[in-house]
Amino acid sequence: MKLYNTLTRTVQEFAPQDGSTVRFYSCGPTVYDHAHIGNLRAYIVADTLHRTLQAAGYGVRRVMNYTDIDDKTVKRSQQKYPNDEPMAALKKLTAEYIKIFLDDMRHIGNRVDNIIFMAATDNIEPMQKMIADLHKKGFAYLADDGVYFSIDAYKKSGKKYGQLLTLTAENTSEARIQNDEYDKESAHDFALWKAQKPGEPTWPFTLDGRDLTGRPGWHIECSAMGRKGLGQPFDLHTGGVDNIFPHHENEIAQSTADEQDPILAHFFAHNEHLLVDGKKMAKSANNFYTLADIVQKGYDPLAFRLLILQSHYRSQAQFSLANLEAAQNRLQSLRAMADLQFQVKGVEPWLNTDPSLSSMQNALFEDLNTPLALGNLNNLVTLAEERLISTDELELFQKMLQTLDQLLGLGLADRQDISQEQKHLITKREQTRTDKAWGKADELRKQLANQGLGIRDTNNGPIWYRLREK
RNA sequence: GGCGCGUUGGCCGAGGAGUUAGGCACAGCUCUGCAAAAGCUGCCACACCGGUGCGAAGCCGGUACGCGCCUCCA
Repeated sequence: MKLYNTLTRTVQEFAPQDGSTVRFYSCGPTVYDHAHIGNLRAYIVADTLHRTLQAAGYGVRRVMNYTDIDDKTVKRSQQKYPNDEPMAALKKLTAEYIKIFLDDMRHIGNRVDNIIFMAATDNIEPMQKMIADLHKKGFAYLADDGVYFSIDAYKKSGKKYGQLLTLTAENTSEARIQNDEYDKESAHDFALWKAQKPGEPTWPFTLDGRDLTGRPGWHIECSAMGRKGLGQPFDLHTGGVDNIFPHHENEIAQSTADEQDPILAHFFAHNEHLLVDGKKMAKSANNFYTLADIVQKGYDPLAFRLLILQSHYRSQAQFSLANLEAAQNRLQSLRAMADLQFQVKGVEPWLNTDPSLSSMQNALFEDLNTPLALGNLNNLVTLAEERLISTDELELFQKMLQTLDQLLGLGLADRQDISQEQKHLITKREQTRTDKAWGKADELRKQLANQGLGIRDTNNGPIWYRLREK
């Protein structure tokens, strides 16, 4: 398949190094609060990429991290559980939000059973080992408040700092960056390890005979977990565009300082932001929605998934309730198609000649073109609604729904049939129509509507569909 | 200030030198006792100014506006 690579700024043919299994690291959540739906976009993109790689015939080994120790988790745990020991408070807080995160993931159709989750706090030791190694080789130095990575030393070793973006004198000018609060040698050096501060959870750490009890810096977490979970270099690293700098750039530097080839991952893929009123959704800007917010407004989490899939992952996407409404309506129509599996009424088979599925796959293989894939899917929807499904092709249809779900995760294969009672009402209505007892027929239609079912009368008999709740 | 991306119809959103994207909304029509979230039809757009092409919305250059990164951030 083809995929845009931030390292080369071009769309390239992607294949795993060993030809069979993709080693894939996708940046995960900082578990200090509910994720907002902008965050969720990144996870939907990673999940869809995972599905597409599988459809391309590859095995996928994907690691996702939980950042469960950093400034925000520490701060929030202190606020929320002031009477607990710092470590206990941290664990309590992060366990809570990991659970919420996993629930969100499932609700928006992301698979979690195929991800290897790694928590930073479970991997302190490999981080410390990396830091010690970097220090030993002269890429890290000790300061009063912790251990820092020396970008200068990295550059002097002949490696490039700035693989993912163009760094110039102007945008790296030290005058532009206020770092008075840190004891580092150079403005762009970053913390590998932060020495203990009062009230913070800590892990013992000794380096060069000095007691450095404290906690890891953010960037080293991903470097250590990627190396441990996947080996290095691995195939693919993903995240939001805001991770390009400094996070991923710093990961590359740390992870490759003592390597022959400065390659952390062969591909970096980054998704663009979800915008609200034309601006990036962000906690700090207070312009965000959570999944709970939109569910509370009556929208289906899978409508949100569809909204995300309707735009290309490298384009900024516009979020609004009006757009979510449109996605919800489109989802209803896809579901109406899926529900045809319970209403075998077609006369002429047509499904085996429909090219929608393969054109969809091809769209996904072209740099994950989900909007085009959905466009191609529409052909299938129109044909199905028009010609219905016949007995001979029911099995094929169901198999196709499963394939669709494997690709897009919209839950079209998991639909439930209506009850026997409801089927009976529909049959009864047909009888009254035959008898031309229109008043009674309309009454039955109303009764079905109260149960959430609409009926359209076709030449092949009545077709039910689920009405939108609300 | 530097680096990068974008500007497509009422809204969302692909494509990308000559041929319908698709969806949502809206309007008309069709089958129909009624109805339909069913079908058909209409709405046929690509910021602006130059340039290169037989031909440009698509390529090149510039202008305007917008967004992002340079600080934690998906």
